[in-house]
Amino acid sequence: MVKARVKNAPSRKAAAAPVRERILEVAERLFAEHGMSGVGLRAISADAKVNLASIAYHFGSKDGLLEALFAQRAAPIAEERLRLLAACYEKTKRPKLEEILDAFLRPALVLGVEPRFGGPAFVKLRARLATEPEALSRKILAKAFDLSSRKFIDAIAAALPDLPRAEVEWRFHFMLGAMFYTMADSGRIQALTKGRIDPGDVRRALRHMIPYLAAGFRSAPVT
Amino acid sequence: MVKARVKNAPSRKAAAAPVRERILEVAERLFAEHGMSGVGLRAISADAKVNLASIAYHFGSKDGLLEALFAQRAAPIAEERLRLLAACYEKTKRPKLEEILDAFLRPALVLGVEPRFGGPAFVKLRARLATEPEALSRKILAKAFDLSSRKFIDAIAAALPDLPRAEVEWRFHFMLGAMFYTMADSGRIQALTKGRIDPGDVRRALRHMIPYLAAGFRSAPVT
DNA sequence: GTCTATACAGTGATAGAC
DNA sequence: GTCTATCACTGTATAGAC
Repeated sequence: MVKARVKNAPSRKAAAAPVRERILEVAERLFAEHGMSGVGLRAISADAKVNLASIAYHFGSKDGLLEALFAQRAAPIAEERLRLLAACYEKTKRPKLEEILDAFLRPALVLGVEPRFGGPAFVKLRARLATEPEALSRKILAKAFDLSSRKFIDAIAAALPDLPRAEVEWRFHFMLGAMFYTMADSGRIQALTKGRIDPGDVRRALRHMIPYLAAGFRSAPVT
Repeated sequence: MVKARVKNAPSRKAAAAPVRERILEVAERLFAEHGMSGVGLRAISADAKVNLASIAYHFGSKDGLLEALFAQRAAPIAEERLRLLAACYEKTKRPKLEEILDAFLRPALVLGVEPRFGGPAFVKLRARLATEPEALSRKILAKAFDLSSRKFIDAIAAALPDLPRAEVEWRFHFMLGAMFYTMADSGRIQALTKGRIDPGDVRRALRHMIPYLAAGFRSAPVT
């Protein structure tokens, strides 16, 4: 109450990274660690060494912060998917189902954990959002991934010309489930196997996942 | 401020259902509709027409309320699973893989939506919890389902004697993903197919799911 | 034991001074 | 752009009525 004229100590700019970037960085880490509603804006502002109100200033709201986080991370993943899919078609006119599945899953699982794609924090965060019922989550995900998902459904259908479209779609849905549950790393299968199976090992998970899914996709359609 | 001596109107007991039951009922519905942190205790107390503090009195905390909700609903599902599994082995010594998968999935999906098992609200709530990182959620789920899940892994392994144990476990994990994602009814595949595919139609989902999963389980193990 | 009223520390959000 | 101060609201705790 008395210091009045002192304000903040540093005469030059204190931190190298801009405020906005620092907030995004900290928020991504804390959200993934403790969940969207397990961490408060005050914790973020303290950790990022910014004022509480500056979060609202830069992102409008807590939801807005989440949205901005996603907008930044999701697009490169969707683009990488399409890039890999295009690469499949460059090699051969009718790529194998396994190659298509790999192009879809690898950016989400394996590349997802690389720092430039957001790291493990973002992978988990995305999985969490995928099962959330909030309209906001759905809109964010739809905006980021609808286009690429549609292209992959088409590609899978083209690779399996005898499978009815509806069956392709059902199986794509089941694949999303396996992918998100692996990304969520819920700890369930670790508990059931004394830690022998670890979905957090994304490369191994992908290696087991693709043949399993491919066999499912190739099975006879339900009559 | 003036009515003082009037209090609540009814001379007899106003509601037939006890307070505890009414809280559980309302909480289950609201939690599933808006998520654990999308609904406040005041909304629950108002909807259930009970005093705010009576929730804490009966359940200790909001988390305690969730735990009580689960304790009530999860046990019958796990029991039904084991009952159906036992029925498989009564018919024949080596039941088909499809029958085992049906015994595991049907109580969660199809029976789950019946009122006596909690209805669609609980199905969604359970799926939400399955991808939550909170230690509490994990403990609750583990307590309710670990035993039955282990028995099913054993049963599947017995039905596929040539498949390495680790491979069975990976595939069980992927199955859980498909199951939970169907239960969560995230709206993703509806958006991608203009509503043609609807995971909320649990009977149809199960019909498509079992042959797909069975084919995956039967495919050659990853070397 | 069961229920109520009320208070409290924490949340996300915001208005307005600098 | 950044800050302080404050708002309405959250889950929780408790003192006491019946």
